[in-house]
Amino acid sequence: MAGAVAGQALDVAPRILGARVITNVDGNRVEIVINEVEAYCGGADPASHAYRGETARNAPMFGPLGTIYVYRSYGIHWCVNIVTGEIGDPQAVLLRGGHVVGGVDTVVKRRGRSDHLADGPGKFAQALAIDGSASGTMLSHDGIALTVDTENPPAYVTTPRIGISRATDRQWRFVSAAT
DNA sequence: ACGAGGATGCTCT
DNA sequence: GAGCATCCTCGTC
Repeated sequence: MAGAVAGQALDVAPRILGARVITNVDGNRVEIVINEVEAYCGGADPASHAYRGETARNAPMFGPLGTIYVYRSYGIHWCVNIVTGEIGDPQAVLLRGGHVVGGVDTVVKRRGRSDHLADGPGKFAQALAIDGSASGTMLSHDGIALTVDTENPPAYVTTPRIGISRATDRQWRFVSAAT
C-alpha cells in the first residue's frame, strides 16, 4: 500500500486523490474517499512545519514512508499528514477532505451533525477519530489504513494551499475534479 | 451564498 | 507572547 505512494510530496499528492482511508475504532469502521490534499515539501517549502528543521512536534515528518504526522491546529482540531519521503527528507501530504463512503452513522455521531462530515482537515480527522496519539505511528492494515487505486487515477485541479501565509503562490493543493 | 469573529492550546521566537 | 496547514455560529445579502 504505502509503497505505491513513495516519492516527493508534490508527485505523490495527486495520486492520493481517490484513495480510501479506513479506521476502526471501538468496532466502528469508517471509510472515506480522499478528494482534497496538499503537498508540503520539507526544506524547500517555507510553509512546511519542517522547513526550519526537526523539532519534537514535526519529528514524524523525518521518518520513513508511510509514517503518520498529526498536529493540533488552532488549539482545537487535529490534522493528518502522510509522510511520503525517505528517512530524513520531510515530504508529507496533508489529507484535507473526503467523502464518507462507510460508517456514515458513526461519523454523524462523532461530528454531531449530518452534513459537512469530512470536507476539511479538522473534520476529516474527527470523522476518522484520528488524534495526536497517532502521530509518529505507521499506516497499517488494522490501524489507519490507506488504500490507493492505481488503476483509476482521478482527474484533479490545482490551487494555492489554504490557510498559509508563506509560499502562497505555489499551486500545491489538489482537488478531485468530479464528486 | 458569503463574510466576520471567537474559541482554544501548543510550538517556537 | 505571537502565530498558527481550522471550524462553527450568527449576521447580512
